[in-house]
Amino acid sequence: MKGLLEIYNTLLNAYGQRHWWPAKTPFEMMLGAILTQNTTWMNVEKAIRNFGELLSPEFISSISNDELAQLIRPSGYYNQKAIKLKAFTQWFERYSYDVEKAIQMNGQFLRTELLAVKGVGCETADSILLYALNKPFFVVDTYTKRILYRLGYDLPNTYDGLRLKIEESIPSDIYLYGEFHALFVEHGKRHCKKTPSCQACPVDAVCKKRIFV
DNA sequence: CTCCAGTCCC
DNA sequence: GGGACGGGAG
Repeated sequence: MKGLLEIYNTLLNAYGQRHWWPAKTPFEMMLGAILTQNTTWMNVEKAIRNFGELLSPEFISSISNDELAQLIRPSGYYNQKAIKLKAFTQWFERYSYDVEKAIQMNGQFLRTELLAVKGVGCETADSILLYALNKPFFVVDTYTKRILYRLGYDLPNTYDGLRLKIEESIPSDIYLYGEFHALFVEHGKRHCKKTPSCQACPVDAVCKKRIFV
């Protein structure tokens, strides 16, 4: 995908550094990745706030699904997500709830493990790998696909197809991956929405789907 | 009333 | 691939 790095620099210049992912601890980051599925981050923050000082894998594993569901209610899909958080925490127990232990493992191996967890799909797995486990997997989400499509890139039809195509187009670097994904999200929220608002769009000069007003 | 940092099950 | 899951903000 030629010109991807130029897109990155243009978005970076427009929006500035994102410093993603916003979370106090790696465990909070990983829970947030599940809670934010098809949900606004604002509602995830409400859910995380409900834990107060109790946000820990030990606490998650100790309470019932119903109690957990009520705590995360603001994030939506709370019954489903309660099951997901439980399943994810069980996975984390393999590493004694210690992120450093997980980080020692091979990235592809961790990805396979995460994808086997109920509730963790490709995007959530890659978010966790990139932002909590420091593994260079590019996170592809709805914004990524929408933005690249509108910019005129020919997109593979599978998640991993697009992820690999992006990964081979830019340097393999966790800082770059993290900021680039964050910039896609910011651009998607500000301009490249489902119904686009192209006024003052920072990449309108190179966009094939620009809507003139 | 629409839309949101998706994923699972059929 | 189509439907279900879901509260909260603009």
